[in-house]
Amino acid sequence: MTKPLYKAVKTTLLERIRSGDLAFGDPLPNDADLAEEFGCARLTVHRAMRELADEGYVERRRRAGTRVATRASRGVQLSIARVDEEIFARHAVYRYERLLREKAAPPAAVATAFAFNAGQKALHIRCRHWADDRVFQLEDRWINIDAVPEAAEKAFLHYGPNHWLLEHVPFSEVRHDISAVCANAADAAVLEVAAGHALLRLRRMTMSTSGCITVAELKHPGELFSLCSDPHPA
Amino acid sequence: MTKPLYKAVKTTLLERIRSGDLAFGDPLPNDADLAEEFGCARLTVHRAMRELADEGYVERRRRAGTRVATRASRGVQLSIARVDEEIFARHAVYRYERLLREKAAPPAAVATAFAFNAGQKALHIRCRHWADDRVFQLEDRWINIDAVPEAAEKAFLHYGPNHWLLEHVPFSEVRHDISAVCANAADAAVLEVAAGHALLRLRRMTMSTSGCITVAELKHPGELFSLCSDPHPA
DNA sequence: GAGTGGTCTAGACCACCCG
DNA sequence: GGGTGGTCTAGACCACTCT
Repeated sequence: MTKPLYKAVKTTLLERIRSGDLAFGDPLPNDADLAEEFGCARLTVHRAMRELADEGYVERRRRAGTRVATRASRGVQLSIARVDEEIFARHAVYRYERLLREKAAPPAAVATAFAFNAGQKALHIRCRHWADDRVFQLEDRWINIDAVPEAAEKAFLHYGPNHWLLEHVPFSEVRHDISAVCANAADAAVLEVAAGHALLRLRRMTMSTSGCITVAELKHPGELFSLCSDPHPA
Repeated sequence: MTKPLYKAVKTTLLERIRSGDLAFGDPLPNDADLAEEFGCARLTVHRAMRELADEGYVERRRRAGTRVATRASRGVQLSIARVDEEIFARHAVYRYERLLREKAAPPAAVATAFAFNAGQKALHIRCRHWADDRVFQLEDRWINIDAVPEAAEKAFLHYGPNHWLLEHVPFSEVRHDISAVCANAADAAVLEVAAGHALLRLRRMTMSTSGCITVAELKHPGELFSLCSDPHPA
């Protein structure tokens, strides 16, 4: 249970940075000198430094050395759980309800993402995810059945397309877009909120090596859902 | 410009996973065998594998070996730029306007975060960030002047507290909370939108080794701002 | 040109944990 | 017990870039 040496080095350096002992832009000693100071191999220092650089604490450049980063705001890591797990974690009862299943020509934005020809059809699913007696999420999804032909046979009557896709589509790239929108009349009715109500909208585009697999628009009543950042790893 | 060997190994393995050649839960050969297959040192394979594990593609356990991860949805990496840079990137003119500066007892939630005694005062700043002639962001910030006494002398009349804090407070932990809210009458007036308008709200809490430094609530008109995920590193 | 970080090797030992 | 991943070393060479 002893701490790995590279982590100890990393922690020591991080403390020097966090304490203000080293200010923004200050140079750190080079890897070789630090290795001597800590009495370890250069690679051990290197690994600590690489992780600090990955996490945005320092900037490294050949020849120029390592400096404390000028604190450009680093990214935020959000964890987005599966909707049923999210609801379960709130000790609420999860229920899935399919509203629509059709094969249709997708709207222009989706057709472009799928690189579709005019009139080419995709699988369109609309469904609701309930937490107890509130609509927690409205899902509007298009699936590229040219890329995932097996999906065309699925009814998605008792479970959402997300479950199935996660288990059957190989690993892929996912892009998100998060924004706040006012509920239009149709969304308000389905989400059982007042028209104009603030919704948190996630748009998710899932890519595979063979192109865009699926596009989903997920809407939550604003007061029911928020995204929290993960604590940064030590 | 030749690709590092460990990256080539990583890419090769990732292709085997993405292509579906290896399905979820399937085992990969052990590091030593892969090293032989690729004709490289075990550490080189190890580094490729470690990065794949960090990115959520595989799960590694001692003795049990390495398996393709069962695709629990990985986290999302968002980059949140400084508001002036965000506006500049849109080719709009940035303008800062301070609305309020006072020393006052913060609301209960903030006082708790600051570990304040009853009646203890903090610096309170409200300001607007304009993009051309639209209010892009309303910032409502509390600064713990016990933790950052230098801040107490600043007027923040011509630039926002965020700039100054980024450059003067040592590296720290940041927590975010993102949600959608309806504009109340006061916010609507200041943001120059209709009451009830959907706002994207970011709450940011910045921690230091000495505790919570500052708490900020940032509100954007929903249609002006959205958060996009960074593409995952190759 | 020279000093820095980046990568790679061959070998070693350890910690963990499945069978 | 034994096989796996995790770490560490000493040494080497390379790529980049500042001066």
